[in-house]
Amino acid sequence: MVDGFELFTDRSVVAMRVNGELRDLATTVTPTDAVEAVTIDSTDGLNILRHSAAHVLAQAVQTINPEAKLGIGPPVTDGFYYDFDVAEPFTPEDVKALEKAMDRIIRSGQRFVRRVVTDDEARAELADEPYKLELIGIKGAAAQGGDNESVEVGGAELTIYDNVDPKTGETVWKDLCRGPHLPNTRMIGNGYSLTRLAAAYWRGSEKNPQLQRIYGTAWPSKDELRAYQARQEEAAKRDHRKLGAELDLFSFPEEIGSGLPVFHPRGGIIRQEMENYSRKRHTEAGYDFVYSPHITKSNLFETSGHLDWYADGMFPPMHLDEERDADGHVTRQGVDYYLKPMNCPFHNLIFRSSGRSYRDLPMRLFEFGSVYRYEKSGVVHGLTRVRGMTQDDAHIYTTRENMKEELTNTLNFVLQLLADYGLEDYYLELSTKDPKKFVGSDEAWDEATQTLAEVAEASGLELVSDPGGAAFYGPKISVQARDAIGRTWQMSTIQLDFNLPERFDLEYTASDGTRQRPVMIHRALFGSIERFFAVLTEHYAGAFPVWLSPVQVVGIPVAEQYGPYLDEIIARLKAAGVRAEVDNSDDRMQKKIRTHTKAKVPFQLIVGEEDRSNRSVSFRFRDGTQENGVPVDDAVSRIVESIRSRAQVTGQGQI
RNA sequence: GCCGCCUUAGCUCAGUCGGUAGAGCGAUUCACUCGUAAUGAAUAGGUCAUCAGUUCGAUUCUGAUAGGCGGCCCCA
Repeated sequence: MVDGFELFTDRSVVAMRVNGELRDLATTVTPTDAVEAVTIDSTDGLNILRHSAAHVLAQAVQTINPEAKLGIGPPVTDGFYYDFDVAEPFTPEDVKALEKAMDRIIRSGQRFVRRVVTDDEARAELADEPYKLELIGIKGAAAQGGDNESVEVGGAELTIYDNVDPKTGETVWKDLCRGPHLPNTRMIGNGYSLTRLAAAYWRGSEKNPQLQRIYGTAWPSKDELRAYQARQEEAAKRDHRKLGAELDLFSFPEEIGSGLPVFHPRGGIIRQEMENYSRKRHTEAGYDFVYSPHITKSNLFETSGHLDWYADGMFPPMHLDEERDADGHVTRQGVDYYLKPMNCPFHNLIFRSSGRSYRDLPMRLFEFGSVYRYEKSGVVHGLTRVRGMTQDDAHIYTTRENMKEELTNTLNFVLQLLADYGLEDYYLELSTKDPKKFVGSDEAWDEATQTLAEVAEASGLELVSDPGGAAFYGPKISVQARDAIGRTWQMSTIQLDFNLPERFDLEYTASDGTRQRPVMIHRALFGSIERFFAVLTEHYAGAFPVWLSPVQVVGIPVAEQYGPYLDEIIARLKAAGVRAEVDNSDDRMQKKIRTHTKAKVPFQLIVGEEDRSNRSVSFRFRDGTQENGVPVDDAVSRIVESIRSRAQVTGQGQI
């Protein structure tokens, strides 16, 4: 019988896996157990470090405010949090005091000591911790799920971790916890930092009380903490909201309203290029283009069911055409008009506008449809969460027999197009049936889900399952992209729908003359153009591929006298459809280079006496590299080709 | 919607312990014409987010509203 301290003398080992289960190093093992070291820099090790840091934070909070009640405190990506019920929310000053208190705890080298307790013992010890008592009550359920509560009570047995002062042997603090933990607090060292304050609903429901959450980050060393902080700063620089202002792409005038963007000329070019390419590809893929109005009478959304399920997400109605007499009695019934939150009901009416035959199917109706959603004020966020947006929305009506083929083609089409826009950092999510909330037959669901899964797997992309996450009318595949600071946003979706065709009584005549119900596929590729724009901006950090760049070429004369020669070259580029201009301002050449480098223009063409006399130009690229003395014809054709091929060009040698 | 924080020139930010404000960048004008990331000078530009309250006096203190930021809930 030995314990982990004897097995692993390397100080980077913070825990171990015994027969696959994570354990404290203090656990004793037998020779027949399979034991592996868990080092502090592994995924498990970092989680343990961060979880232990969360405990130290909680101890610090209760040291300063013994009245604070504990919520939960799990590790999360890059850090941890702990929730507290306190009378007054924490302030930034509190955070400083807490970090000091944490430093003291860390330096004192308290040991984390695991102790198994019965439910009754735990209840007695934690009588003053109402939230912990609640967790004890649900531990069976929590053990099943992978949610954050399982960090506290997820194990087979209930355990309390005592924080023991190494000098006195006294237990100075304790918390209900599954563990494992670091051997002692000293290992947290100085690689941690408290990062932000927030409120969070207890157990994630807005029906529950709101607790105060403190977020922190923790790393094995100060250097790694600094590296993390530097990464965060770098990420903040590519935030689309910042770049949108710096590059003059879009803004959110307060006069218009929250979540309602305007695109400026430069942003307009990017958007127009995105849309134009999308149109071209959709035309090639057999889509028909349709248009529908932004408002409609309420009965359309009664038919679709939106007013039953989605009224909260819609702007309130405009009540029109009501007339009253002098006494205030209604003499003419009014009508409610709504801004549309979705395009599908309109497309259904287009489908239904004439009798359809199986020969018409699949019918693919596409629209850049602007929709308006009354998003809660706290969730509006740059271009990624807005109240007015344009979807690249299409609805495909097809037969049950062709459903599989159509889904396959659609997903491949979506993935191909994402690649054309240069997007790589995303994963797929497959949302499957919620057994308590669905319509349609099990076979149809199974078939659709199976098809989506097969196509998704064939793509070779990371596939995350989202059990029970489907809409009630059908399973969904979505593309989740990450933004600059690691948040994920849903973009493309492909959704199967057996419900709306029913509600709208959509039919087609089959080859045998019977009337059949079509299947409907909802799909969007950008999701919303605004969100996709944001993700692209962050993906490229504002340095867009040439075809999307608002200004593709700027000519910079070394001195005024070379302006006319450059004007000539730029005129040729413009004639070839290139967005090019000459900087004939009074600035010095170096200043011009700086200006256009900051604007992230892909090609600067610099010309002085040498180039003029040789009929050449000199390229300067965004990364500062250069290629001098390029013959003009060559330069023009290379620039045109980089646009045609949708190339990303940041440095020399890429065109 | 909830919790906390924030809002000063086009942008980034100083500042006023209550007596109506400054810088850099940007813009405009003038001079300079220079081979790979900032030439110099001058000028213009602000109801200190909005509306109330307290006060002799509010950009500053209080409250409400709007907008923003970070989370939570939500994202059909």
